[in-house]
Amino acid sequence: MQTSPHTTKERILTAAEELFARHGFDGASLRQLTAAAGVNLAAVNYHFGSKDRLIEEVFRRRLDQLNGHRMTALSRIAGQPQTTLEDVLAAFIKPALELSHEGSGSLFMRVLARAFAEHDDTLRRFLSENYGHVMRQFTVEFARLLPDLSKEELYWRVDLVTGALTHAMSGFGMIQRKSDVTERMHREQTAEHLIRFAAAGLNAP
Amino acid sequence: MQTSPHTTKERILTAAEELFARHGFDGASLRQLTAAAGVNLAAVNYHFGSKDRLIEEVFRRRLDQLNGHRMTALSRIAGQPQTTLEDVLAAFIKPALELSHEGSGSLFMRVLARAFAEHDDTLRRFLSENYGHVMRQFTVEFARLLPDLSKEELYWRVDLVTGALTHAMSGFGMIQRKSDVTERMHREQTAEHLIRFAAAGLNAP
DNA sequence: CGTATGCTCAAACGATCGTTTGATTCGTGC
DNA sequence: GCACGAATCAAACGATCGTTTGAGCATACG
Repeated sequence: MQTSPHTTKERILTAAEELFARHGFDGASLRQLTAAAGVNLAAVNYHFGSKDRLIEEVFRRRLDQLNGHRMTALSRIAGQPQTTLEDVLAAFIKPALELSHEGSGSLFMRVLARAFAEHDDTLRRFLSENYGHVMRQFTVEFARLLPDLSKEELYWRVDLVTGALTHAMSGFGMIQRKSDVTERMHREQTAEHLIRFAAAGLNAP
Repeated sequence: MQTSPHTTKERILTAAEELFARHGFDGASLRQLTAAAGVNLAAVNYHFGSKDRLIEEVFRRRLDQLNGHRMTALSRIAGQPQTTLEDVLAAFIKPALELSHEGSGSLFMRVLARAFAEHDDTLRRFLSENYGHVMRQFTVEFARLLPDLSKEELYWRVDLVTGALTHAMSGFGMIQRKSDVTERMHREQTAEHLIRFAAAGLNAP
């Protein structure tokens, strides 16, 4: 089995990511999906076993990438005395922005927002089991930098930040690049907006 | 046609609200729905015409209520010199919290979050056409109270606030009442948390 | 009493879904 | 050159979906 970007498996994953983002997990049928990928209908069940396992693979591919970058960024600043709240927020937000501007991954944040909206227990357990430690690590660091917040209030505010970012990055927000700024600049500006808002909210009296 | 709370039509609407929140619009079938409501399968198409029109009615019933309360609260404070940012946020948030604690309406915010996540154009156009003026009125008032923000930044931050609230109120958040506080108190505390966070975010430097 | 009207019901319709099957093609190592 | 496993293919399977049908029931009105 090859892992070149043009194997049947990879082409299915790429087409799935787009169609799941656009029409939802139920809304996108395997017939649309395989047609868009230019492969046979039976290829999904042959390579992934079932549609549900395909959905899991779509998540795994991007979340490994996203959370790897997040953990790398966090480990560089965690526990250090000069680290600011904005630094931690940057470690959380910037990898997501980079992913969402990275060509083929640009629709994944929408898929993620959809997964949050669906209260499907299987999917939520999968997310929690595989990537729960990332949120936990970030929460530890937030707690260190916000010592005046009770545990309850901290969870509250981290959750509100997560909601704001998910909502914004899933494509509702103003993340529309104007033609006179480069993509890199736009990404920087977007990150600054998000970080400033989130830091102020976390620091609320 | 009666409008008593036990007519076939009302029982369908109530069951639909719950099942749409729990399993999504596609995930909840008319067969589950009519079985839960204790009515015949054909009753949905007889009373509403189609499943899509039923979905619209589920939205209309609650959104008329929600946005009516929001506009009433806003009209009492709009344009007045002593009005604070927290007042406007309260006018936006509290009606939603009251609705989500109001027995049969408690699942509607989840339905709304789901609708946001699905990028279905028909549904979004319906929401925008029927209730867009509410968000516009609130934005005008926010602009008055935040004169230093550019139009772009204002839209940005209002969108982030909306995302945080939708996320929180759709049931992910910490909105879990402890047994030693009354529901009224809990609602007040929740509102205070949300308003404090949102006000700080909007006022960010 | 008879008959319209509003509503409910079981049953069926065609379409589409995820999945499986069995034959066929392709590439590789003996 | 041959055989064997991996991969692809068209076709079909059973299940479930939203919707429609036409008969049956109730209530109100002449």
